[in-house]
Amino acid sequence: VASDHKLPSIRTVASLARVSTATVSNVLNARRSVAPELAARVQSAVEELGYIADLGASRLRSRKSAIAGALVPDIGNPFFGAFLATLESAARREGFDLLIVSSGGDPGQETARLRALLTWRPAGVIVIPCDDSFPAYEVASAAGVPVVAADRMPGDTPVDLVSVDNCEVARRVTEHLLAGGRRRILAVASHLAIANMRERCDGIRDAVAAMGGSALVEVLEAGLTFGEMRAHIAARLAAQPCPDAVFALNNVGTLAAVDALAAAGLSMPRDIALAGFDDDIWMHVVSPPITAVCQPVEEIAMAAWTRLMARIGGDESPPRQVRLACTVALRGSSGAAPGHPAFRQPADSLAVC
Amino acid sequence: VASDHKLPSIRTVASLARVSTATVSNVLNARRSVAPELAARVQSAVEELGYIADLGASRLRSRKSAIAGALVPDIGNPFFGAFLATLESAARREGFDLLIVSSGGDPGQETARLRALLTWRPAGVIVIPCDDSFPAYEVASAAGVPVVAADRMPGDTPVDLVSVDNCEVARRVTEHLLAGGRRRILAVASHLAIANMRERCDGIRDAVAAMGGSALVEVLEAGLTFGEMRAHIAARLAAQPCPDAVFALNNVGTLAAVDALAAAGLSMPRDIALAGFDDDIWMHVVSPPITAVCQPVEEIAMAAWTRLMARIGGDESPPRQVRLACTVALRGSSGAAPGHPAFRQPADSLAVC
DNA sequence: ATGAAAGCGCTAACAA
DNA sequence: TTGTTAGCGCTTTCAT
Repeated sequence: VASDHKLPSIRTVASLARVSTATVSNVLNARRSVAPELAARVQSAVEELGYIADLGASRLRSRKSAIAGALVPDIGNPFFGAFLATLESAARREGFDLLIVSSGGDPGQETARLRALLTWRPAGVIVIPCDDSFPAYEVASAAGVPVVAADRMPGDTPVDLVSVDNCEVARRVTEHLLAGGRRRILAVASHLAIANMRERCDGIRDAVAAMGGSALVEVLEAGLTFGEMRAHIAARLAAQPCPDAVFALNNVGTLAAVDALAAAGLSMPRDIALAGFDDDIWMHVVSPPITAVCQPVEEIAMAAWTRLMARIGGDESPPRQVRLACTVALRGSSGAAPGHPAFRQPADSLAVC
Repeated sequence: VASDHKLPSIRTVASLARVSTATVSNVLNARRSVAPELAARVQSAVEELGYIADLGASRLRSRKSAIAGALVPDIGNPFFGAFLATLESAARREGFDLLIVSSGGDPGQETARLRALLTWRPAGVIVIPCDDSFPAYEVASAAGVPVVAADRMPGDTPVDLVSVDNCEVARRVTEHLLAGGRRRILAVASHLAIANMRERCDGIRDAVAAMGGSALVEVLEAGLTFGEMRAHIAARLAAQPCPDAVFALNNVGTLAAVDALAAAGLSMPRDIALAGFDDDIWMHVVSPPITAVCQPVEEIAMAAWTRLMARIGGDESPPRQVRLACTVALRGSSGAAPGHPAFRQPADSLAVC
């Protein structure tokens, strides 16, 4: 854990440049004006020594942190990966580095990992909560660190939030399924403790209710991993009556559904329709291509970052909850079955919003 | 950037527990033995105040860092995402947090982002280099920070490295393609400046050479993004003579190839065979399922972490370069064309290694 | 076993 | 404009 190597400090630079440490600091941070000649001497000393400032020490003294924290359920999930990638480039543009930790979807870990984040005294944190309990919020606000939540509405916690219009978009997709003649819809959620899952289910039920009755919705809590979800879906497909449409409410569920449908020998869209959340490239290279909800993940990340920067900058206004709009890529997997009046030849990737 | 909130410091804890700051430190770090009564007082003061130690300050004084850096080309790429997820959990198990930055595949950024990492004084860094130039190595070793490279052999830099047997596995896959009667192989690389791409091409050529001549290999440098790669592949497929096998050498290329083949109206494995690097779940839910090389990404990450921990612990032995074995999931996309003597009904996901 | 005091690298206040 | 000094929160001597 120790390195005996001794890096040059600001004092090394100062003495080589024959100025005070304060002057070095002022040159490097462009804070007070410094005579060009001294500045040049400092710069060349920095080059010569390969000096790299210690931002930990800087933060300690100045009480200004150039690090932000990000807490997500799983770094390896492509949805969160895309979120983090956008967040990182946004952070870099403003001179922040990003300390990333993952909770594994476990609220206990959420607290533990947030505490670990806070030991580095980030200027703020962006959190995708595990579920409504959102224990990270208490910890961070007790520490006076600004928090912005993303993707999931954490219960009724009064926190800044950026998420999407889950209910609305799920309703639109469901209307599309109903228009194609589907009447027994299986909604595949991860866990209903996650707010966006509940909102998506609500949208499905809204569409069915608005239609006036003959359709049924069944919600399956299928778990967090691919294996769990596939097993739950497969078990349900083996039971009677078989649904005539599957709507998977997250990216893992969509993949699991495709796999389970194929394993059950059900063909889309003839035997069953499929729609899923979180568009990904593979969904339009398969045959039939998969109808999917496109969440604007880059925009979510950008909006969360912008909000966090405002809070870090001292914004004390009431928490704001933003909902961004999703689009839907209608593709072959969710078309009407042949023989249904709404049937038509599949047109690839006709985006609707 | 500033927070006016004042967190409890070790002094706050000390005075509430009526002990010295040294005792608090000793209790929290279990360093020297402390009377049980004092320890209890410290613990309850910590609880009461919600004290969270400042590891930046701790590192400053103790010169021991509990943070490690990770530098990858792209956080959003699922391959690197899986790598980082494993790395993070390995790090956490040893009490380290992970500062993650991405270079975007640009060597200039590689240097810049590594410098940013070093401002936090990590105990060590794990780097997936952009290409052979590996500028990060110079910077980090000049700073005396241990570096472990992963995934890509950076030229002849004498650095610890964990990667896979690229040449060997590419050779095996190619032999399989040749056995299926394929004779015009298109190898789709990102850039040949990346060592693992060259090694994979070498393996392909080895197999072709060993076979004795009638087969051809053509290497396409298709770029880093999905869009670029798809466009390059599509352009090549439109030209004559059309390859009868495509071997995509990374995950993005595989996706791009599937898309380009479909767009060109080529059917697998009848018109053309496809094999790709980096197995992913979608590859076996599509039809036909895609033959893929499975890199042991978790093992790569674990091995890299283990090596870094050894270096951080003071291991001064010569750099070690480890090659892990890949497996191949043989699936329908790469079977022999109907009519060829090697043709047989597709069996799904028959793993060979 | 415990406490007092020094100092890690840096910046902010104050002096010149 | 520049330098001097103090001190951020912590750990580590060194004293007791």
